[in-house]
Amino acid sequence: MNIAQIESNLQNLIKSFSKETFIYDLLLVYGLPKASITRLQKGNLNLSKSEGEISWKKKLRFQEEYSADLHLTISELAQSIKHEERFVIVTDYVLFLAIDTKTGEKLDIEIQDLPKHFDFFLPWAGMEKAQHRNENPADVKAAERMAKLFDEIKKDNPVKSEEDSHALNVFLTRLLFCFFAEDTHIFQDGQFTNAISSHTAVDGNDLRPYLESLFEVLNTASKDRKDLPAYLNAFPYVNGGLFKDSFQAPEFNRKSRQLIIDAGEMNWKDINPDIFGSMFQGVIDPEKRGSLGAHYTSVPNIMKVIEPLFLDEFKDEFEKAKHNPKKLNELLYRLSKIKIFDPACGSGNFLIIAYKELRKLEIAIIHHLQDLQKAAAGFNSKSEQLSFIPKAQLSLAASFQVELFSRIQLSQFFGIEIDDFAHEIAQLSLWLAEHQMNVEFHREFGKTSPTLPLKEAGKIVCGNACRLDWEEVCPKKEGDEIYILGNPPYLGARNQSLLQKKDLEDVFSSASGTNSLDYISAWFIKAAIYNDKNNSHAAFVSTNSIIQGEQAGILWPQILAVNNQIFFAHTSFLWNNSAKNQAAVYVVIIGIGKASVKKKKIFLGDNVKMVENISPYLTEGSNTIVGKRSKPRNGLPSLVFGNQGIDGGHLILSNEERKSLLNKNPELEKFIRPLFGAEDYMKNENRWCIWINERDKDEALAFPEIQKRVKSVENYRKGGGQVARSLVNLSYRFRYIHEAKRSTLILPRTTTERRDYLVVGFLDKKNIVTDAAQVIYDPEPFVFGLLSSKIHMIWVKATAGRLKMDIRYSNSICYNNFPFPPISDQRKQEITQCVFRILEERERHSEKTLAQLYDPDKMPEGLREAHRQNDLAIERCYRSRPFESDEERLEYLFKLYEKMIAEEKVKDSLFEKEKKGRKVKK
DNA sequence: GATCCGACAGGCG
DNA sequence: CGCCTGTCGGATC
Repeated sequence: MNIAQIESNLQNLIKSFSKETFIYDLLLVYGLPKASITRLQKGNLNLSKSEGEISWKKKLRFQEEYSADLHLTISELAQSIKHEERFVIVTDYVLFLAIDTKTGEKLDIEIQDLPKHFDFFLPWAGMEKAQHRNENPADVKAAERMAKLFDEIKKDNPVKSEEDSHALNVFLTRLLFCFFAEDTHIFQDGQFTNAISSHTAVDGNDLRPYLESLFEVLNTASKDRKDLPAYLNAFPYVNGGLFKDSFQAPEFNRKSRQLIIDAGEMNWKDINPDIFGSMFQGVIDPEKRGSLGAHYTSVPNIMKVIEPLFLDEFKDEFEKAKHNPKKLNELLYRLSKIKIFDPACGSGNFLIIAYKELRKLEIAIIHHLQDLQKAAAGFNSKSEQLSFIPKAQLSLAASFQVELFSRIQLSQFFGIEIDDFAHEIAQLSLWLAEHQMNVEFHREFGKTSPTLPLKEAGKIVCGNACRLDWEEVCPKKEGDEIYILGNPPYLGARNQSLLQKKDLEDVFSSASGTNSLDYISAWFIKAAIYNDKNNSHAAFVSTNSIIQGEQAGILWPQILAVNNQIFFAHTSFLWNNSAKNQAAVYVVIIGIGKASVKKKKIFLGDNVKMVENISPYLTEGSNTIVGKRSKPRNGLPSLVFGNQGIDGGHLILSNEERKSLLNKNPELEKFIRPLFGAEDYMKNENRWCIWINERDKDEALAFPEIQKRVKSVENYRKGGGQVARSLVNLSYRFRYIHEAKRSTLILPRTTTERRDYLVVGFLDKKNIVTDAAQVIYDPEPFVFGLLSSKIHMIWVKATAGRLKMDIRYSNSICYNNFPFPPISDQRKQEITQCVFRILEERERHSEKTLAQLYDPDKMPEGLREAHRQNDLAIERCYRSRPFESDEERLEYLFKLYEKMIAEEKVKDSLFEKEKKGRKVKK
């Protein structure tokens, strides 16, 4: 059910309704389940006992009212809500009153006007109002209308080549412009749609040539027009390149012609150029249609980029210059020298918002200058407010002539976009935004530059941002102030296409490790290099993967190496826009620019922290990054990966499966082992796996049950990726087959960061651990104490990669790099005692799962105390004076880490020298 | 809808 | 051969 459908269904309902079924039909319009509505109608679901009243839990409270005042009735009903009814409705089928109990909004209309207010009840259809406040229903409706039109046009005009597709994109863009123009006084009201409906045949046959000649007219200055019929000549000259090249318009039929007229009759004035482009983009690309606009950036998020990048600074300057007309004029000049560049501009949201914000600021400045002048002339009513300004400045103000035009040109806006249609739309949206701002300027000052003919456009290039030379797209000229921004595509290393891999290779000139980077890294590097050359600044929205785990260590040294610093950052927050299937991803916003001594800003939710330096982990502190390391330090035992199955689940048994297998063949006991992933361990769940050693292979395969399962694994692997296929002949076993000799230490790999401690434990040697956990085989007990210490958790939280926001424990980053000094046997003994105590405390609550025991809100005091003792023992290994805070612990760890790295470097270079020396002697 | 953990692919070291 | 990550995926309160 989409919005356009709801609206038209509602129109149908209102055209002819019966009082008996009206309310049920209304619910149906919003797509509520038919079965439930039938039950409601029969009375089964109706919670109300009173006659004529309906109450449906969480949905609706309804009453017909013919005698009393409807307003009185509805406010009584709304005040006595019992079943969380979302909407209260009272009607006499002439008047129609409704209250949204969640938002408090009210509707007070005549019932036939209901279709105009269809959006009031959208929460029934799962669309909250807060959502479509960002996402204007008019945009959604327009997008859905255009989708219909597009589908219909494509039926008659198959797209065979890129040229075809481009021509169609251009055509749609022009169409959009005309719709918009006729509703916003660029054309006469309804001029475009009326012309089509009165001058073309109903069957759509002559619409193509008609539109072609119309577009030509729009591209012809009036002096060059000859012998045109009046209705064509009435169209103004548009120019600006929008109608410049002639492309063939598509063919139409009766239906598609009608769809154009329908779309034209919508009110396009309410369309939001900020985001409607993203919606159309989704419409045009059928693959994206399911997730309409899922990846577009919401306006609040765009502001999070724009404000710290440049807008806040400009606003500050304005504030500071308020008494100084000379400085204000300089600021206006500065606005004319600013360049905004979005190297992944999509349909242009960032550019448009930036453009509008700058225009708004300019209006405010001009306004203020005017006020100053009026005050100087002594006839301004606001002069009292301006009385603090020295006379000399006022008379200076009087001497400046504030010219009433905008200094900000679309040609200051640059973009790169790989998608042809999006790039056309970006171009168009900028014009529309310009027109909107011109209207606003006119409202403020009674004067503005005319929108038509369109002047220079934004410089939007269609191409691959990784391959293009950014300095060619957005060249820096003397005095330019350049800001790069945007929300480039994120794509994990495993999901990139070959071409995208090549893009990264090209950008990083095959520096090591770049194959593990997210696609967005290319934008960061290119921006950093551009910044270094042009003294510009850049800020992007990005997946948080690039500031965590291994990627942090690969990417950031290269950015720092070209003299860039992070000058502001928003730490991870959940990606949020109102699209239906929005991406579940945590994002950060990072601003980089040439190194400076200015204070940097870290935004944590609504709080801002001013700091000296922002680390690549987006924390306050030095730029030290913990890279990967293949061996643990200081003689700690190796921590390894658990056993990956790649078995499609066929080697894994539930309790029941195991039982039934053993009932048939008790001999199979020897091939069945308990299996632990993180969840099994944390939540005390039992799973089992079929575990066959190579030497027992034939014996095991003699059992048909086993054979069947192995066959299933084989089939599964045949259909899998490279690794899976390489294991087809080993289908009786897991990818890895590690076992302990005596005991296993298990450490869940993916785990919530809410807990104060990592939960580790010992397992008997017969147990098998999956790759959902990490393992140390046959460890000394003190390692348990180390891993489950608070200080280790602090280190892990700082350095680990993440799954969304949850910790992803890694051995090469978290474990092998953990700074822990060599310790004496006596210390080991102490720690071991603490470990036993922790285990005892767990044992006391054996009825509870570990997940329950380690819930930070419910952790039993005994267990907590045991951990506290363990923490003390561990921390004594570092120094005798106790740590005072977690910040101190982390700082200490990083210092120690830096020291260790430095020492290793010295050792390495000595080793190298020695090697060389020996060679020379030879 | 918040919370928390799973499994596989695959390139790199 | 081991390992890290995912504009991830999904189950469960």
